[in-house]
Amino acid sequence: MALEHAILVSLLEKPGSGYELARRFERSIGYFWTATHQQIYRVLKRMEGDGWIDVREVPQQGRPDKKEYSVAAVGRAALSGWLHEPIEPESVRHDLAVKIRGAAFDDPAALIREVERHHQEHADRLAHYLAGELRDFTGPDAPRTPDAGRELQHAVLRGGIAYERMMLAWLDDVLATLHRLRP
Amino acid sequence: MALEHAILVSLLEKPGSGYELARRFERSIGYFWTATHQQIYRVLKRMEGDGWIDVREVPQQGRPDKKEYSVAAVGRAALSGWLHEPIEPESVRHDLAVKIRGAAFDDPAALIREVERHHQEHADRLAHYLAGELRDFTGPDAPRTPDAGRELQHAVLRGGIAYERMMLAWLDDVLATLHRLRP
DNA sequence: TCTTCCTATGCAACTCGTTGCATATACAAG
DNA sequence: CTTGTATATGCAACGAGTTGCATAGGAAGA
Repeated sequence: MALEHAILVSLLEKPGSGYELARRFERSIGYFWTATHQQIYRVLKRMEGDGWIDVREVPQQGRPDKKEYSVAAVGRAALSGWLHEPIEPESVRHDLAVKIRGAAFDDPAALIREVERHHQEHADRLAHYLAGELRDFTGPDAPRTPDAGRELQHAVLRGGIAYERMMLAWLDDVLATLHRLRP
Repeated sequence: MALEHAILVSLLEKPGSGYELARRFERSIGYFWTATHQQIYRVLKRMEGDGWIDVREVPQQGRPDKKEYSVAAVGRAALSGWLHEPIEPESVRHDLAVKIRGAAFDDPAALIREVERHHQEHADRLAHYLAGELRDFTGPDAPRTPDAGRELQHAVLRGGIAYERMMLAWLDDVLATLHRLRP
């Protein structure tokens, strides 16, 4: 399982509270790893117990206090160990593909609206990624200093962009196929 | 959850035993939905209990008897209901992306071998998909009769092919980035 | 004959992920 | 002054997925 490792990477990039982590998982990290706040809090507890991360109570004004987590030496070592372990390429789970093959035993035309919905969702994600790329990497306000961390973040983001573009092209293909199958 | 629906689709395409389903999940269906035989047997039990599928004991020669499952009317209705429900676009989980961003806090060069391994794996999958496409859809021995089911299966397979091609291009991009970051 | 592999089915324990709910502070809008 | 929204943390129950193990018949080869 890699949630704990995703949290370690995120905390190394910038220390933060469980709440802040949950928001990062809705944004940048969520591009390739999803997690809810309940999951994050639970894992943070365990990681703290294992000495992977340190906590610091931070009083705040105008909002509740927070617990700011940062990576301890043990956690850094654990991440390093995991980074050097080989991992298997991810297993895929595409509900939509199941539906498309299932449509052969139902009304294929009824699936068109659903596929169009997914198309819209992926178009939105692509726009969001491209805006982030412009803001953080390729735009005029993006930092110009060479930085391995930023380079790697950009490479991951390019992966997200490539994925969304591929999905949009494929969904167009699926839509054309569904229209062709209409009476 | 869609495992039960994936099983229904597979059984509609062709009835079979739990063992046969497990093998299909290693092959064609596994392109977009993975499941182990333990999981499949467990779900088949529940589906049988719910009246979604029928069982037939089939004695075999030279090998143990098997239970052949086929979709019952209730199961067909359940699938139809699910097909008409909207589903959310899948949530992604890319261990490799976590590793790439984590490499900023470790040795980026150490990741090159791992990325190359993944590249090889995806190249193998692509070759496998392309061979299947040639055999079942575009080759000279493929059936020529128009069939909605086959059309949709082909569309899903084209999605797998597009995915693997996208991954290969992105992994090339990542490799170039990692080489650029070397001392 | 012994081992290994393939077919075929299944249990039990455990971990992980999801869903629903609960609590508390603070600010802004009505 | 109540309602809604955002911050901030958390529990409990359930459902899904993974891992390890167990059983059993038959075929193929050393």
